Amino acid sequence: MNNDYAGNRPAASQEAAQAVLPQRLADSVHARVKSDLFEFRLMPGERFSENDIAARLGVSRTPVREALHRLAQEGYLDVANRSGWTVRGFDFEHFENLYDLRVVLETAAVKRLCEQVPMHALEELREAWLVPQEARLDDPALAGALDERFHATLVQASGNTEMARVHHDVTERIRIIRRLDFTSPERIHATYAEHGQILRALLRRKADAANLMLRSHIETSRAEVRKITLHRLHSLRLHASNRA
Amino acid sequence: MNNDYAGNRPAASQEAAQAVLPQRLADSVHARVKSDLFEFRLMPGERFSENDIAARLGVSRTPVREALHRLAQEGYLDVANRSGWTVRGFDFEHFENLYDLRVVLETAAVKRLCEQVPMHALEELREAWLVPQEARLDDPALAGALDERFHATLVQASGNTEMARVHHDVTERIRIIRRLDFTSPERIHATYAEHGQILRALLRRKADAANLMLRSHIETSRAEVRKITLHRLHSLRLHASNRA
DNA sequence: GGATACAAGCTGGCATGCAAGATGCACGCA
DNA sequence: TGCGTGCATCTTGCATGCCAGCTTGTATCC
Repeated sequence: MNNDYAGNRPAASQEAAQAVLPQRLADSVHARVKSDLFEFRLMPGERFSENDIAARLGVSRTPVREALHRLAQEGYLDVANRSGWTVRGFDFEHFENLYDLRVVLETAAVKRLCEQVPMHALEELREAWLVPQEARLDDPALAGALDERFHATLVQASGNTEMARVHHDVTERIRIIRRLDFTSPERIHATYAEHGQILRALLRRKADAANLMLRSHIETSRAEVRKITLHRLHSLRLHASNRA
Repeated sequence: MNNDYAGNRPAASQEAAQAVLPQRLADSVHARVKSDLFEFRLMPGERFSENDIAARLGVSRTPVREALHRLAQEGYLDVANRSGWTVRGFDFEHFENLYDLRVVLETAAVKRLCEQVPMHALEELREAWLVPQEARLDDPALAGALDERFHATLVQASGNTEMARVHHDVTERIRIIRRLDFTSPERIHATYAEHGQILRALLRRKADAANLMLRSHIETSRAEVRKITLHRLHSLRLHASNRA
């Protein structure tokens, strides 16, 4: 069996993007299956076997097994003893909890950030978010990525690498549903406005004010996501049925 | 090759304790190697190969590989492409960050807990910690486990399962160093006193007061651990050299 | 004596073979 | 028709064989 990476389709997930030539097949499989999950080519509740994936990707079961076990540990899949793999279903309470965790992590980060003497890495945010109307991104995918970057930078700048790591994991976990929040232009517009406000408060070291807005900002996202999810998810499922 | 689980040594790690008859060899290997790490039979910086572990545990490389990769993902090991595995060294800043993350998670949990109408699961804590002097545990291992349970219960009671999961991971990660804090009777005594104070404030819904004490309590632990670590670690290393 | 080139032995990544157990379907019986 | 049972098939877990590449020890050369 040959592993034709030349014919690898353009990676959809942001993480997979840099894996142009992955050293390990398992990593490549991990990225591709994850992308399948995110693009609803593998749908919640769907069952499949290691051989399915191995045959489809043209590799043996070994790297597939490693990738699937990793995805299971990350919360995307379930494995039943000798009866195949299952795509874990959406649990909206689960996502709500993750959004709440985001609030906790990010507000804590802001608090620390405002106590630091030099506030690192905020210049980058200022350049991205405090820009005139015409310089703003309008592509949903790009805006979504920039939004992720805004929040991740807040936590990273606070200096606690463990908090940043956990925040990264949370971001990764909710991306599948979060991006649905970035399809309408007015939501992107609102994001620019809210990020701008938060950033201005931050630059003036008004931690409490920044956190009030940050909390409200994230909770708006959470509510928005919950509102559009069921409807949007359904249409996405219909759309994604052109799976090989 | 036979897998002689009958001759399994008594599991040291708390997690391994319930794995009396693990269905999966990989789980068993995971638990045993983790216990080796915690007991310093595998020491920071030490290098080893999959064959070493496989031969020592009497299994093939396959479950060993799975277990090691999991331990690597959990942050205990590093793998170099074709040159073996390495026990990740102690990074005290890393542990400090984890303690800070604990503060963030637990104080957030207390805040929520105090806003809840019925405060779940505090009865259990009251029974364990608000007890007369003579009913207190004095065995370091038991006291350590009870301490872990106190803090975990706080977060679980707040109702956010994701926060509880992250907190559990953090607890797991710092246990190797945290338990060094529970060897002296006065530290156990102090823990009882501080937990009692926190709990009493909690039962009166004084979130700010409880959090002030909780923060100080955790930060004391962190400082204490840092103080005794280098010395204690050294003696433990010497002690643990009776490895097979 | 020191540096370098080389070769042999390990090491992890992957493919594959095998076995035990779960699933599901067909068939037989009530 | 409904239900239980047995067998064929499929599934994962584990063992093993092979391979490319890294490490290391050694011999050779300057």
